[in-house]
Amino acid sequence: MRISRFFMPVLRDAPSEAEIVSHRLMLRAGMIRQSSSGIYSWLPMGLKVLNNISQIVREEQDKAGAVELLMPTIQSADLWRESERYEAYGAEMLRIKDRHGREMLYGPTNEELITTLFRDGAHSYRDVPCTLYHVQWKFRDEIRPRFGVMRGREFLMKDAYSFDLTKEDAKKSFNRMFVAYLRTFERLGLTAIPMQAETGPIGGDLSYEFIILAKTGESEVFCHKDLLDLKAPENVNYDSDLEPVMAPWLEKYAATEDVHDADRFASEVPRDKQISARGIEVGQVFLFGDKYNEPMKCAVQGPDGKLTTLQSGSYGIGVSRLVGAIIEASHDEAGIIWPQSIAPFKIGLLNLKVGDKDTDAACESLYEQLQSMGQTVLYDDSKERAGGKFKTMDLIGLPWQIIAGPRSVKAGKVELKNRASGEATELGLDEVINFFVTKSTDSPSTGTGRKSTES
RNA sequence: CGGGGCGUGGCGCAGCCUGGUAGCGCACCUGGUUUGGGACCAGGGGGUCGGAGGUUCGAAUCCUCUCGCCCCGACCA
Repeated sequence: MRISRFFMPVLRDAPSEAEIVSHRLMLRAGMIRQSSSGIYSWLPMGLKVLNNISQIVREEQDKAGAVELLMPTIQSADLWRESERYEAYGAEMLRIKDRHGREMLYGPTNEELITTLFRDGAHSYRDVPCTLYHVQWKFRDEIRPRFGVMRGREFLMKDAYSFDLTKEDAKKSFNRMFVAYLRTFERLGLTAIPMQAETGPIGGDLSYEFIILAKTGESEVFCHKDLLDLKAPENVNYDSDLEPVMAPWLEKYAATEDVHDADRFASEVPRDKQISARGIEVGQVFLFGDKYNEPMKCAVQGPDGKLTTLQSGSYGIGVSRLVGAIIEASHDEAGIIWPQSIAPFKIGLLNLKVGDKDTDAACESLYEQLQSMGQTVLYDDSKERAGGKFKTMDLIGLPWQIIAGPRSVKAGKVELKNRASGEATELGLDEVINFFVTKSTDSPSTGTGRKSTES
């Protein structure tokens, strides 16, 4: 993409409405614009990140055996009366009427809908286990939206729902999602720790929140330091027993403030390993049994011919919130530092002197070649001065910068800079191409180890 | 909803107290000089001062009502 044809309104000063760093940076980098309180337009730069995150989430859901569908944003009030949540949900639910005066609502979640769909579509024990998910916009009319996209009213969320015949099987489905989450967050470049959490109004017996640590986190969390160093499992066989895979995370103390047990924390975790910090919740897994299946009569016929109410769980990932959360966890004074896996573009190509024949030619050639190799490149072909281009590129945080000015190009070289480490080297034009040939396009690493991948 | 604050060009702000017909920085356009970490000079475009009503010869400024937004709290992915 050429900057001259892109839409990326960057701001030198952050609008006064923004308080926390991720919100300020998203506004400044031209990723979002507020439409009204807690509701945002996603500009091209922001949308690319949002889509990249969704893509990784989908891939890991699919690997874990979940099946994607898409449910509507607008739901009927009657559906919610059936589960008796219409009155219970309160003012957070945005209620609307259609032209016939029928009561509708903008879905804050989808348990009712999915339960109806599955109930009507599944009749035999042979239809389970089944885990369905979708990635869809939701609306919760928060009393006070804040922190930009981290606590908006309208938000994009992946939610999955599992259906099983027995509690034991439901636990297995739960485990699959748990492991899929470990992998998903790792691929997003995050250290997310599963922590015991309150089951809340959705109810149920087993619940973990996946938390990333950040000063701007909304809640107080407590955990064992070693949990920060665990690596997500690779090549998972989702048909196997996953309890051993999960064990490293479950055997060490980790809890949110709601369920925190100070005595246990003190006795189970050595003093120098005790972490108490602020955390941002980026995902949650729940096992709630027959809470919705019972009232909504979601049951199948078992092998014994008897009608059996199904056992369920639900599993959410806050996709739009993750954009803000990742920035909170990955930025510096100059701007955003995108993990490679979700960067809107992998490479920023800076032409320091547009109009200089040699520099233009070198940039055009690099741009064409890199793109034909499948690399995503944002080519700054604008007439802006060098200093401004550097500042903008650092702000938007693309993992790699290729800097081409008349001086270096005359010597047949350009500069390759790593945004995360700041490390920069002069390379020949073909050397730069080679570097990206050997580099996987969707590596989840933040890419500081350039030397090792270079050879 | 309780408490606090703010709405003036795209962004950041001044002007308001003490009414006199709107200003600064950045961004934008034109020309010139510059050109590797947010240059300089000159010229220019853009604002019904959130909205409605009122007071007044005259309102960004005073009064009333209203809408929006932000921060703290209760609530939440």
